[in-house]
Amino acid sequence: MKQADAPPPEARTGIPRRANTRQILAAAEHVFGRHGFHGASMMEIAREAGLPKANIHYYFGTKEDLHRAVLEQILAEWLQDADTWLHPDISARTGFEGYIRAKMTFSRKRPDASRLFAHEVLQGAPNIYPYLSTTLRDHVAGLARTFDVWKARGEMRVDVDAYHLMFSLWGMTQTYADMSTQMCAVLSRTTLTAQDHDKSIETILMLILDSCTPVAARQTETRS
Amino acid sequence: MKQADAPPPEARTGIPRRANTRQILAAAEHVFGRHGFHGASMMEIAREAGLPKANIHYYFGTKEDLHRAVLEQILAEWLQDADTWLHPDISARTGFEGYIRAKMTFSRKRPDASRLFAHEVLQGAPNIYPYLSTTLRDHVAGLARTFDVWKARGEMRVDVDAYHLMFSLWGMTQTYADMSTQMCAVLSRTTLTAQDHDKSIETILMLILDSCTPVAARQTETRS
DNA sequence: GTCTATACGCTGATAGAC
DNA sequence: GTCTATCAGCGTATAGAC
Repeated sequence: MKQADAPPPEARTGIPRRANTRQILAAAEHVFGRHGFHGASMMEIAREAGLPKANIHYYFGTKEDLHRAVLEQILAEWLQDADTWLHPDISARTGFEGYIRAKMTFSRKRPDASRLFAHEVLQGAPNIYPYLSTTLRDHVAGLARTFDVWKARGEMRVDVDAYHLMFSLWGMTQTYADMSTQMCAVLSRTTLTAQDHDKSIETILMLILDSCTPVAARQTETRS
Repeated sequence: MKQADAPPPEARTGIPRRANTRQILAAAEHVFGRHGFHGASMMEIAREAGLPKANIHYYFGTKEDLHRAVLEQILAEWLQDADTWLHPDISARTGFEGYIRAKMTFSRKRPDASRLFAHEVLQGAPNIYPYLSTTLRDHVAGLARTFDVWKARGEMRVDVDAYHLMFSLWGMTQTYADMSTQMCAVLSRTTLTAQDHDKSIETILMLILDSCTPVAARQTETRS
């Protein structure tokens, strides 16, 4: 249902539309991510998309409409990582590790998406609060049930609050996209290296697995 | 050197200045924190400070100057928490616990300050990058030395990277100010309760202490 | 020192030619 | 469908009266 790219003749109505909207969405994610909603200008988005400014308004009505469109696209792929890994069918250790690696990969590959979301929530989520209080809310409730299964199986500590654990996981992983400028300054780098990313994943895995996983399930790495 | 408040007659030059500048800085922290630099308007700051718009420009030249002033004030108190608690004179467990509680208290009491900082770093820290790459950089290097002492004393796991541990600590604690809107939506609250904050501190303490602290130092709470 | 009135630039949005 | 030219409103900053 979603064939993309390849700019054919405009024989059939609305075919080049797809290519243009994708370019606009990509440019918008980049510009909104870097400057936030108010700091971004439609002209800069148009320039980056290689289109005249008026076309943006033709495809997506207002600036707010475009912003919402980008956000919804991001949030859709956002939840998939959790559904894949935080699932009762796999073990707690494997699940946590897979989820953390997926979130860290997302932070590295698409930092602008993470920053765009951060900007939105920082301002009180004016555009996506309804989504957060319904879809995301139910989603996290589902994750809590997964944790209950893991706890019942003895794969996870029983006295861990599901919601606050998720908040900490989000905070730790997304900070590597949102606050990367600060990290570069502290580490005296112009950009985070592959080694930095490996170390960051290693650290977060240690924090989560060594505290949320019962002692019985981990013996190999207590080298201190 | 820093006597404040009390609006006396303008017999001596520049006395009411103090009261006004403090009001302006407080209003600016609030407005910048809620809307970010570009989203904030000088008119709103003036209204909240109870002063005409032109006075703001009289005291602090441009909008950027005011923004920088607020940021520097925040960053000054920012580092004190770490200096107090992450210090070789006290034990690792007490130090981590004190630091986490201090950061979480700051996130609860002055969320606008945390959000203002987040907005700035999200945009690439255009105003405070020099500060981050000098003062903050050296500061974190000092914390790493504290951790080395704790490791040598056997109070902390030796295979924990100091920098990434700090990044995770910042991410977990500041997310409770920056992303509080998202948490309220997920938890179905209009505002985070005292119980929520207690649980958040408890969760973070567990994550840090149970993974960074050697097994010998903790026996009482392994109830799973 | 304080405040009102205003100038100027920037940006979102649209009308209308092609 | 596509793009150029233009409008209208907002927001920073300042000039100048008090």
